[in-house]
Amino acid sequence: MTPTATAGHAPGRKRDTSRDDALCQAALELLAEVGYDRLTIDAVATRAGAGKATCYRRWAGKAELVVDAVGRMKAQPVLPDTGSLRGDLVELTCHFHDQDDTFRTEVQAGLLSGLIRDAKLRQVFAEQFIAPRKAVFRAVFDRAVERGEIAPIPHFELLSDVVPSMVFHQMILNGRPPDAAFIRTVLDQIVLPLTGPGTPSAGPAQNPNQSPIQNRTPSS
Amino acid sequence: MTPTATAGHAPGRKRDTSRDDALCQAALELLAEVGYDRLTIDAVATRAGAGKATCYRRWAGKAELVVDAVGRMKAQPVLPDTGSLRGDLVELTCHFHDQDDTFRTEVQAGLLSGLIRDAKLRQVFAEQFIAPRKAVFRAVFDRAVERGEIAPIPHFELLSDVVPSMVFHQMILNGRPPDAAFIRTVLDQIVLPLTGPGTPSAGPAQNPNQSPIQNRTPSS
Amino acid sequence: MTPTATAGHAPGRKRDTSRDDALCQAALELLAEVGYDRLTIDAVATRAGAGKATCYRRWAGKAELVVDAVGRMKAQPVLPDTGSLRGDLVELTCHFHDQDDTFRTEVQAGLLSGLIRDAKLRQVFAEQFIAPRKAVFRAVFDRAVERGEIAPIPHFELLSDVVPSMVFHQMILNGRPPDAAFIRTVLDQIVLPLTGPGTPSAGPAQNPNQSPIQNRTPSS
Amino acid sequence: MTPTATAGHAPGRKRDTSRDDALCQAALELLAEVGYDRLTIDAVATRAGAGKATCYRRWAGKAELVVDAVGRMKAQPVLPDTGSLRGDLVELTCHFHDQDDTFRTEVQAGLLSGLIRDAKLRQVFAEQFIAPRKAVFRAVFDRAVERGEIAPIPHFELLSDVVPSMVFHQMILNGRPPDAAFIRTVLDQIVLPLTGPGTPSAGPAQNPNQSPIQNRTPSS
DNA sequence: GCCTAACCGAGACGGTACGTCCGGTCTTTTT
DNA sequence: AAAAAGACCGGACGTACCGTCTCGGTTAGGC
Repeated sequence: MTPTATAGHAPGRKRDTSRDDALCQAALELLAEVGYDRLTIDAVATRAGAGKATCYRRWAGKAELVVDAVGRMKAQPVLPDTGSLRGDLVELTCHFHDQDDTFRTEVQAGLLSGLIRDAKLRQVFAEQFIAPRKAVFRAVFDRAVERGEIAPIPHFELLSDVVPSMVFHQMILNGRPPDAAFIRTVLDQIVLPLTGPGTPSAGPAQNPNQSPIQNRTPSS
Repeated sequence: MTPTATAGHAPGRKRDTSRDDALCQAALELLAEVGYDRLTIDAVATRAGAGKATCYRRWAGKAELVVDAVGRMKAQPVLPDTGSLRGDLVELTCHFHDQDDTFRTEVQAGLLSGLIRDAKLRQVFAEQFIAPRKAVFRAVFDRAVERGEIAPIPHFELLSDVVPSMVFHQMILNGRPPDAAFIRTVLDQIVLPLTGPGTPSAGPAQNPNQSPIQNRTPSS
Repeated sequence: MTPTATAGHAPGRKRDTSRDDALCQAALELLAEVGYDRLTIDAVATRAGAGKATCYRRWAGKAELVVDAVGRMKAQPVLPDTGSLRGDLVELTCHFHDQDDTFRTEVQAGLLSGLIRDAKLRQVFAEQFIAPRKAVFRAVFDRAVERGEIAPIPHFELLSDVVPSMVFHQMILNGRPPDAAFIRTVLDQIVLPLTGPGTPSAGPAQNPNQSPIQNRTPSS
Repeated sequence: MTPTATAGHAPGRKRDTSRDDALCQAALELLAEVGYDRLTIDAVATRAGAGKATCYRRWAGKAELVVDAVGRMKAQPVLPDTGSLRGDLVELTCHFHDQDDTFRTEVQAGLLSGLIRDAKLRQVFAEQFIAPRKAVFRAVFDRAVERGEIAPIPHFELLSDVVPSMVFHQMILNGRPPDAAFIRTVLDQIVLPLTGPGTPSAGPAQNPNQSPIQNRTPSS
């Protein structure tokens, strides 16, 4: 989804890569301001101080532009290492979602409305956003298994979708992403209980003799 | 999202409610035929044998019209009674979501994109769609508790959101609702395990005595 | 062009003639304010505090309404009697046209734009406006002939159109009717010279014993 | 009323002047076919194979478009040279107005209605239509003076307005321009008599010893 | 003193045209 | 050859009027 590579030896003027950045930046801003539907190529080009043709030379249309722009925003997740599964998960998921970052929130809301209707947008979003986060998620679990903290999860695919699913659901129903407290509750009430009983030999952070459910007070 | 109610006794000609129906029906048909993006107000009005103004008198735009049209499609959920919690849940959730039905799919996809941006739409959607289904969901669980099949669920609110969340997530990532198999898997791997220990009637893939959860002491 | 007479014995409620007047008055005001094209039946009815149906019950459309409204404004011209042809003409024409009457001016301008395109409007305008004025015009000339002031005019029809023609022309080119000075010049330089040789009672600027035009020193 | 001139050297694509022509041609055709009222911008653009925006980029609305279209139809007047004043005038005025030409009629009628309300239209019309014709008119008279056929006309401005005034008047009252016979009558009964008595030394075409008015038989 | 038909204000109805905006392409000039 | 600028075609948008129709309510005769 990167701008079309100019093949091999190029006669004539080189692409000005600064235009890519300027256009993506403008696209993100507008995505946050007006949402995907009301974002227009004209507006993106104008805000970037570029011509429309410069846009269409790089991307096939609005979806591709937005996809690429969001893809550049990715801020790849970092594998946390707190020593416990729960600590890692909190670190990981709250780091993604609980930011008082209006910009990112707006971008996501704007993007979401486009995701539903645009297959290309969906695909790239899955590749660029979901996949990396899922990989880190899996790494966290694998490490917990290695530590003997939990047993291997038979339906990991399903389990790894629970948090993003609940987050999206909240976004759809509330218009904005949920806060960290909500995510922690999901972890404690849904995800962690499904990882199996606290394996007594391992979990230093878990209080093994208390039910994971009712002993936790939601952090709010 | 119902057409603006004329307060008290209004002078002048009454709204012809048959136009509401005709327009919504036309909108739903076109939504299924050409999708949300290619649906135009003109086409809806023409197919309904109505004028565009009659449309705009009722709804502010395409999104509102479609949302309302979908809202009328509701087909209120019926409380199932299969004798077991799992049977009821399968009956309930698959009845809602497992239809190889382009019509309903398009309609929902069209709806979803409007939900994110419009608070009012969200509210009405929550009231008209989510609330009734949640009520039935709760009734199914309550009955299971009465039967002694499960213990009361402490975080029922969270648990009752799992299925719709996963469904929405699939819709967003795939552009269409998931099939019944997916939903059954969610029930068997996520929801039912969280309802407490040894549900003897549990799903086919479950090893009953190694369920990740059933070793937990009931919360009360 | 009067509202359709209800035939013979009418059962049911009588037409409220006050509505005719209110509607016509509103029509004239709007004609003056926005012109014929931008005048809408809705606006007329609203300003008159009437319903649109009350309008269409009386007139077939905008043209008929305006025609009737203007027809009621007629203010029939009065036959002047100053003793001389020129005095009568000045009295007559300036009385018609040189009024600091913004309303009448605007009405005429608004009307004019409709006249060109609407045959019915033209016909009624000719009958209600032009004809009476032409009759008075003719009477003035006839009396001058009787007095022996001038000889009978062979192409009176043509001559009687000169003043209104020039007035309309000025309206079209300037957007408003000319002032009295212009009309007096038309009378003195065009109309009166054509009434025959040496009109002894001619205007103040005229050299009585010479042909009206060629005696003038060239303006260069 | 020509399309807005792009000042100096403008960046970006040039206006395609062929679109101006195509649009004006389409406008004239439709004007003749369906009249001003039923002419729509959509139809004009479609017939010209253009987009509506291309229309609105050039003209503010229907009136402006039509005025400009008519302006291009101008067929600049040619200075006639028949040897006599009357011959020249007949040649000149009848050449303009005496066409049994629905096309031109509709066009003029459409134009006229716009003239009254729009000061800019008036100005352009005066410059593009009236001025050139007036110039030729003056040239014809000047030559007659040089020939000694007539004396200089002191109120030439007024006299030169007589013919167009009478023509407009007829258009307003009849909805279409008068025929050549009418114009010849105006020339013979109004304009020529006011040029003064046939100066005996020169005029070969004028009968000097008869009153200018009643000796002429209307040419019809 | 009702009955009934036509009236009234208000405003919804099916249409039609409007003028604006945007998507995606093409053209001109400059770099 | 790529850039900025912007004109081009096509088409949907939401608004405004048209002339008709439908409300609930008001006047009048005719019985």
